[in-house]
Amino acid sequence: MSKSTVLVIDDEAPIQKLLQIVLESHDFKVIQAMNGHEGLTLAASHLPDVILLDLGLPDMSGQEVLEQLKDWYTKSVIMLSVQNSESDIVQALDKGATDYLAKPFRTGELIARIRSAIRRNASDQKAAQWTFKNLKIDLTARVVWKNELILKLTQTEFNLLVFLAKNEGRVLTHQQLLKEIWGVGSQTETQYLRVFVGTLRKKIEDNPNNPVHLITENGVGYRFQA
Amino acid sequence: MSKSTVLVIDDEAPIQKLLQIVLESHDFKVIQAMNGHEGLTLAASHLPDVILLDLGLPDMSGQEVLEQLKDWYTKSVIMLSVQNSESDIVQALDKGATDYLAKPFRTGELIARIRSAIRRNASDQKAAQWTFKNLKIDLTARVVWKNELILKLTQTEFNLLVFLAKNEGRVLTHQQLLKEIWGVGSQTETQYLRVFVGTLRKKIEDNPNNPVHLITENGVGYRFQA
DNA sequence: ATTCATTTTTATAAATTCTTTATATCATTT
DNA sequence: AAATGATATAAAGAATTTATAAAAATGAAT
Repeated sequence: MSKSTVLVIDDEAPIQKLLQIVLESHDFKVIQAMNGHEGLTLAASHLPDVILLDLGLPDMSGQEVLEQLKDWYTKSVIMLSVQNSESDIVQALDKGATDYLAKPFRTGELIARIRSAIRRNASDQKAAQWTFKNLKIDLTARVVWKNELILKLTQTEFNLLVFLAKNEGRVLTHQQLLKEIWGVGSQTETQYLRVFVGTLRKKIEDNPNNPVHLITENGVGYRFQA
Repeated sequence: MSKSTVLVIDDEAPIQKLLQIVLESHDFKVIQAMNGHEGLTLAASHLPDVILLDLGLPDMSGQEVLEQLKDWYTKSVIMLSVQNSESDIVQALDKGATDYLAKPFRTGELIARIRSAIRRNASDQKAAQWTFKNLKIDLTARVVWKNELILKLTQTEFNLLVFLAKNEGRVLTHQQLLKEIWGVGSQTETQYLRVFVGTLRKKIEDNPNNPVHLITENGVGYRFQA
């Protein structure tokens, strides 16, 4: 078995050094990011098995990083924080974090929790790819295939398609979609949706004028159909 | 969605009481065991969604219980312990525990970790749907099927059908229907009803001229029949 | 700074749904 | 069976919603 990869997103150099030593001594491959943006980039390019994410980062909060990750990153995220506030913990776990550990942590416990997180990845790995007729969506690779041909989708298009496909067969209201893809501040911008549903249809449908996957539910929202 | 079940295996009565109150107030169903053997028996008979397992039990250690569980129990086990010893944590996690929480714990954090654990359990959400002969109404998906075929209903048609189906077998007066679907301001617009009952019949009935589901109650209103 | 890809706005055409009107049909009572 | 009131159906018009194209703004990469 090859080494598992751990991405550490933390701006404190001493912590980074400590984690590097500890993790490498337990036979993990370590990648390091000093801020949120770098972390997101490295997560996408290296697809680590686990991400250790500090709550307090210089450019954006750990909670924001977590939010952006959860759309496509299907593996485990363990939050780290000097703060041990209950609301932070609850928020992080509800956003989909795998675990939450307060600093200073005991390295043995951290290693055990990382191992546990990785074990859990393995069990639901097959859910990372969906096939609907002539469409195939690979969540981790962030790639969509149509008839063995790779589709070029923008970030927003991909996020929208994934959220719809995740809820296959169910009508999602404009509000739900807008909240999920553009955030709570844009829940009235229905026109965004129309534009992006339009571009998506052009790419995934055989006949965009007569869609079979991306169905309009007039007055309510949209539905993805296999 | 039905309640999630939590099995608490702990020999301390005050803890049991506290957990029962907290969990039930968060809409969980609680089962209690005071020792390891009882816990294993109840786990097998009730198949709870989450097990809260104390490390120190009178008849056998929590680690032993965990070992016996992991052979067949596929859902989440969260360890609880007054001991916060690193070796215990490492051992429990390596044996397959989902999480480990030291006593005294904060109830909000516990609830969040339970929710997280349940989310991780295989997605077992089944939709709220009604079946009437060849008609199937899925409320959460907002979709209506007739003989394995999805019906295209407008918002008003869907609302009307759901309200009628919800009161299956009962006569609803024109007033009741108008008030529910069009609001209090339109309680005299009986013609709306006639038009929409007509379009609904065309879609859901095999023979719209001889309806079997949407029955007219002359002079009173309409009734939905399975 | 410039370019390029993407997202957000704006404008307008097209489609759908709702309301209204008109007329036909049915059920009930006499 | 005729008369009356209630119900059904069709279709036109009004209002709303959706689709599409294209321009403007944004932001990342060179």
